Amino acid sequence: MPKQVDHGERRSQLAEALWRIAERDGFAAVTVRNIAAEAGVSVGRVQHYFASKDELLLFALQWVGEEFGGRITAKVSALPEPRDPREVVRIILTERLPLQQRSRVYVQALITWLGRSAEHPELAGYLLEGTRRLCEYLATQLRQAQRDGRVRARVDASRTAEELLALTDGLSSHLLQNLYTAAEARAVLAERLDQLFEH
Amino acid sequence: MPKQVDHGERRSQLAEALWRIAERDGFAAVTVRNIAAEAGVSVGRVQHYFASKDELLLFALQWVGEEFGGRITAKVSALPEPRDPREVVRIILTERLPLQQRSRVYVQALITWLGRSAEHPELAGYLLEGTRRLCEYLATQLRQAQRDGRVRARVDASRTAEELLALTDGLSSHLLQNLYTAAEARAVLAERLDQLFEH
DNA sequence: CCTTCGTGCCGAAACAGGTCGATCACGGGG
DNA sequence: CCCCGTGATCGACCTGTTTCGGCACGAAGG
Repeated sequence: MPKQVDHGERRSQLAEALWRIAERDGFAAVTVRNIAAEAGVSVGRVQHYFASKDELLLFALQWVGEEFGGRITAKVSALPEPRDPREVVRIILTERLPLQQRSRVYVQALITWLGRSAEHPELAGYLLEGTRRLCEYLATQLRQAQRDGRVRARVDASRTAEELLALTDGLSSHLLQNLYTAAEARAVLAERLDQLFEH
Repeated sequence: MPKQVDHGERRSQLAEALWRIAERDGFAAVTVRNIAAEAGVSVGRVQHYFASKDELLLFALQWVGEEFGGRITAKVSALPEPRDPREVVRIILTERLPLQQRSRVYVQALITWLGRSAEHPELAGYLLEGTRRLCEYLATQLRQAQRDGRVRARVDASRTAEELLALTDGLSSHLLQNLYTAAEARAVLAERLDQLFEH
């Protein structure tokens, strides 16, 4: 057997380099050559592990996506039992907003990707999957709240879950545009949740 | 005086060519070369009228943006007096959704631009301006509805306007991802408006 | 008529980024 | 000792954008 290396490890190193560049120098500086330089390896090596730049981008996206996803589940798990559905929903939605530099860059990358994914629909599947799952989870939380009498029974939980998710995604893009501040975004979200959980 | 041509006309021709390509061949095919070929002119001519590709892109965006904006005001104006605020809001929000091929391409371009505009903040100003104005207009409609007793008085009109706008933008991005169909998007919006205008 | 000059326009070449192919190094089996 | 597959590198190539020098043309001025 010839020399073997940990492919996952190597790929992660490149993803890290990518995010360092994106955060420090902006997205325009994210080129294969720069990534290779930042990671201290040759361009050829990058291609050895990722057939194309898109593949690297997608991997990097999933890679930090898991980090952010993990943070959400951690915060939710940290809630005292029995968990307040409203608090669960609030945490999930708030955590998705780009309120710090790091998540700003991440969301910006997501949006850039989204712009391109319309043309390679097969590559967008990963995002779709995650959003759908989250949507269902939110819906179950809302139904729980309805059973508890915290949310009106005639509200359609599935539709409202979709609505809340769309709302946060819209808020995210508005935040990226600096249309308003983090505090205002939180306030908008709070206003909506107040109205939903008014009972 | 040497030969004079209508700059606006020439620029519009290039913008039209750009959208034809985007709609027919996808966004990846939108290159300066292709635009020049589609318009039947030389690459040099394109550069004569637009210093850079970004400038052309921004112009094309504003150009169709006005078209869409015009359609909205036309539809709103066509409403019988006195205009029902709920109907006004519904039209504005629905019209912003990418429900046909043409608006899909437009919204996709907007999103792509948004991804890049974070790095040239000065260029994003155009979008910002429009969103802010729309937001204020929605807020006045909501306040009108509140005076009419159609919307609860304790609802914060400004925040809700921001919320509705964010909601449609989120729905737009979800529609681009084919997360759900046009009918579902309409239903989500309807559900939200039902809740808002429940009185 | 002819010069002048500014506008509109062009094409070659420079430059940058992504991708491909040939190639080398190396280490474990036959 | 040779073979072969994996890891890795480099240079070339292609496509796309931008820069630059210059040409054409037509109106003003002599």
